Amino acid sequence: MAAPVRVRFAPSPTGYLHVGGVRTAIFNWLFARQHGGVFVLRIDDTDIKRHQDEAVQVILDGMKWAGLSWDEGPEVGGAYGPYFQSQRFERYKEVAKQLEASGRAYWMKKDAAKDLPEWKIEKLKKAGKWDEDRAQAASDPEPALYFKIHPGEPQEVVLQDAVWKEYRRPAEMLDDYVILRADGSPTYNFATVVDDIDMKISHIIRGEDHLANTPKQIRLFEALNAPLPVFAHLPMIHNDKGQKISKRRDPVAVTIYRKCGILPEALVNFLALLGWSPGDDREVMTQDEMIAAFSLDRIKLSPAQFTLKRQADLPEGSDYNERLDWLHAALPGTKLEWMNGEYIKKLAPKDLLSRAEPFLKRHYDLSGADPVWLSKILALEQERSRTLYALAENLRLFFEAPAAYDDKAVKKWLEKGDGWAHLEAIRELLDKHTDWTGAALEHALNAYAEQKGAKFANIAQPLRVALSGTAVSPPIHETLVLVSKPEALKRIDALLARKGAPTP
RNA sequence: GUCCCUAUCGUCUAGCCAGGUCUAGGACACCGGGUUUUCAUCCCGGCAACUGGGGUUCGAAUCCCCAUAGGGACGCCA
Repeated sequence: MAAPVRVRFAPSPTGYLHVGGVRTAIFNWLFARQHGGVFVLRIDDTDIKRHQDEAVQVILDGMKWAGLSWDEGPEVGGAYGPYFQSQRFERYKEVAKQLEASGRAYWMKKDAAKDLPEWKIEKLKKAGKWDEDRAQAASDPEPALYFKIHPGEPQEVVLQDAVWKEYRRPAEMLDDYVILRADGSPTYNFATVVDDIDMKISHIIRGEDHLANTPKQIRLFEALNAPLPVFAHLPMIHNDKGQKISKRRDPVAVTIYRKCGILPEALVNFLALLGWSPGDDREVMTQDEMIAAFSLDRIKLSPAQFTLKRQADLPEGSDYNERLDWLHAALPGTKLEWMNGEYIKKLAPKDLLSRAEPFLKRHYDLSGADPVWLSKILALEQERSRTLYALAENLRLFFEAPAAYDDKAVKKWLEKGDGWAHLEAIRELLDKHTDWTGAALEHALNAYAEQKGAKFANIAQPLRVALSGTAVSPPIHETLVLVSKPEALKRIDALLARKGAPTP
């Protein structure tokens, strides 16, 4: 019988949750759920950061928001904790000692002659990573603990990756590497392996950027007499320029997508389809459908592009708000936005209200708002909005009188033809109208149009301009009802006051 | 520089492993049309790809080789 499925997602607390990381988490989560396995969340914080608690919280919040529940990890605990690497240092030292005792690890000072090659230094400098830390480390006189990668005759490592199939690494390319620094802190490659063994991880599903390190890690599994997990390396995610998405040049923090009004289930669905497909034509899928359809051997190897409609490059050193604006501009017309719209359309009324409320609050004063009225205006925009942000924005006319009028709309619907005359007549009609319901208003306006022999558009459009300032609004009767009679009359008067005024 | 990988519409992808059913399917985007009081929804239609070159084969998107292009890795980063 096969070992129980235990998978993990091990982000480091960098201050944000990366969308690429979320996709990795999704694949692990889907795999765990499909096999009735355990999904472990582990925090890779070997590098102690300043606001660590906050940074960890960002990750937990992001995971919860995305609906990726973990079975073991921070907040929930588990039998294989602690789940913070910073709390496992003693364990790493213990394992290091074992390796030392068995002759598989040795202390050595960095050999100046074995220092980094030219091309590497140049590359680091180019990437802006040739910082003082690095220079310091290179000249560190203290010895570090090295893992002896070849116990005997050097041999190549052959691994069977669930996605990549056979992956080989020749012996001469496997060099001894540092597992413990002079100060006793573990390196990533070491801590990860120790944890994966201790936590009985059965399948390691992670980004392709870890593939080349895998052979080195495998030697460590062997040296520790641990069973080898199944490896599965996922293709990278690229931006529209074919570059690996990165914090520097792309909006990668999930909070930005959340702030833009993307629904978590839409983001998860979209991300799941980057590098994986169910093999049929399904695209908008429920989580249960994805869990049922998921399979490691349907993951492809070539990088997937996370397409946004880039208007311009992100400004150098841009802050959160600039990134938010950038994303707002880059989202329309993308598949993510479309998919989000599909999810918005499916939302039950009360869910729509709870999801949209934070956005409405950010845009308007909701203190006196009637929840029934809110639900009604939301229903009007539900199929007209592809993000919650746009939804809130599209509802502006229900909260505020037009601050300005669209010139084109005024010219087309008021100044050409009988627009002004109709609007004046309708004002009187509405003023006398007492039954302020959609059906009654529809009846009255239709009767007016018929009597004047006018097309309904010539009646509705001037009204729209008065109510919203533009030629666009939800159906006019419902809009009138929900704007309220006194407010509607006020806005009509405001527009009528501009009759004859020169338009700029 | 060294090692490894990848390559289907603008994009996400199906098809490839087990060659014929592929005049290459779906979706987004875009364009056009219909429904509609505007917008949106909905419906219909269109545009659009096997990177190039060699093989193997009766037959290649599918297998092999080369070229080209892209990517990943090669740290006391994670």
